Amino acid sequence: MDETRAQILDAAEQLAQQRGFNAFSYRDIAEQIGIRGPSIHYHFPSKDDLGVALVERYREQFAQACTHIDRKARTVSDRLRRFAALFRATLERGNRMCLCGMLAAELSTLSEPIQLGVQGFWSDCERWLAGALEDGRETGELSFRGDSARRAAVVLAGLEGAMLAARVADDPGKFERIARTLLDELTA
Amino acid sequence: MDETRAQILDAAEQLAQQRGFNAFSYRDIAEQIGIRGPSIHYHFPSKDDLGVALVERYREQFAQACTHIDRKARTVSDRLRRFAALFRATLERGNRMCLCGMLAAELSTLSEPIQLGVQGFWSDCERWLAGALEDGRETGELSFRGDSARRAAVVLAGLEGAMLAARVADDPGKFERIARTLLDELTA
DNA sequence: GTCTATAAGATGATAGAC
DNA sequence: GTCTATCATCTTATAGAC
Repeated sequence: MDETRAQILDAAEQLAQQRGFNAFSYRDIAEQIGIRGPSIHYHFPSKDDLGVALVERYREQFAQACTHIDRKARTVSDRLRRFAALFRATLERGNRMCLCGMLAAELSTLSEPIQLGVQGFWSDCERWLAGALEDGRETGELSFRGDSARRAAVVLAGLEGAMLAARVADDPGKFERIARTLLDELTA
Repeated sequence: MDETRAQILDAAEQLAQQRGFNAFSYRDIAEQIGIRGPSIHYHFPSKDDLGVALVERYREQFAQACTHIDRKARTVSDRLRRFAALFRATLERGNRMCLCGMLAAELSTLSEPIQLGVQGFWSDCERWLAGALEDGRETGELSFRGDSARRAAVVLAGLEGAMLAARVADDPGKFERIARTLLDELTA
């Protein structure tokens, strides 16, 4: 539909993931896509509107990616590896943080609608992970202590933390090593 | 010695942990301690100077806390639990994020001296954790796969990610459950 | 839809009085 | 050491021309 709108969201997403939502301006977005700052207000009246749309789209795209994994992956281990690969791909595309990991850090400075979206993303991920873990345990492919919801929270926190760690170390391989260790733990 | 300087650092630390380094101003600090904004420039000429001092002090205090743990804790499990408790205490003091976890998210917007300090904090923590894990494996108290440095990175990423998760869920208990699960894994 | 012009406020920072 | 006054700049946002 609206090409400019998509360009704005793409640029804003990149900036938010690399710098944080509080560390970029309408002007930064405008310069990236070759228009003038105030033109963006036509598409997103306030920065808050932009933030809400950003999180909404990110959540939808991530949910689609998870659905795609469910269709394609043959084993539970494969599902989990592909899930981790989504985060790794984000990291390798310009050293970006997970958008909702970044916004989690900035949470207290964000409007309530944005906060709710961020919470939604985290619970979406935990629900999907818990489902995969539950499946794996039922088929005997996975083995872990505690309930799957609790373990899902551990895996997600580990992946988000691993993205921070990889950025600090300036080493994408660090993410991979942490993610791999986290997942290997489940096939003991 | 300099009481005002310490007050400034205390206020700045709180603000940086709650909102992020890019989301507070000299004025915010000044209002908290009852002086005027520009007065802060006498103690910290630039915000960058403040950031460097902030990370430096945080690193030192954390290192001291780790040394204290080494003196007091009787078992390796106890050492690890107390280490995790440092993060939990931060979280429970006004829902603060680990300063260097927050700065890890904002990393690309920070000056090189600050970035180096953040990297230093993460490697300090990993080194301390790796030492504890190595000790635990030698005495047979712990059991885990892979080398201790790699496992230390997993634990630290898990704890930092757990802080983000707990803030998003608005539930400090979430940090505790994730941390506990991470550490229980080591005593299989 | 995008532009220019502009407002209103915040920000990091400096100068100079006390 | 802290103050007031002030600066240049940036930021979100609006109004109105094209």
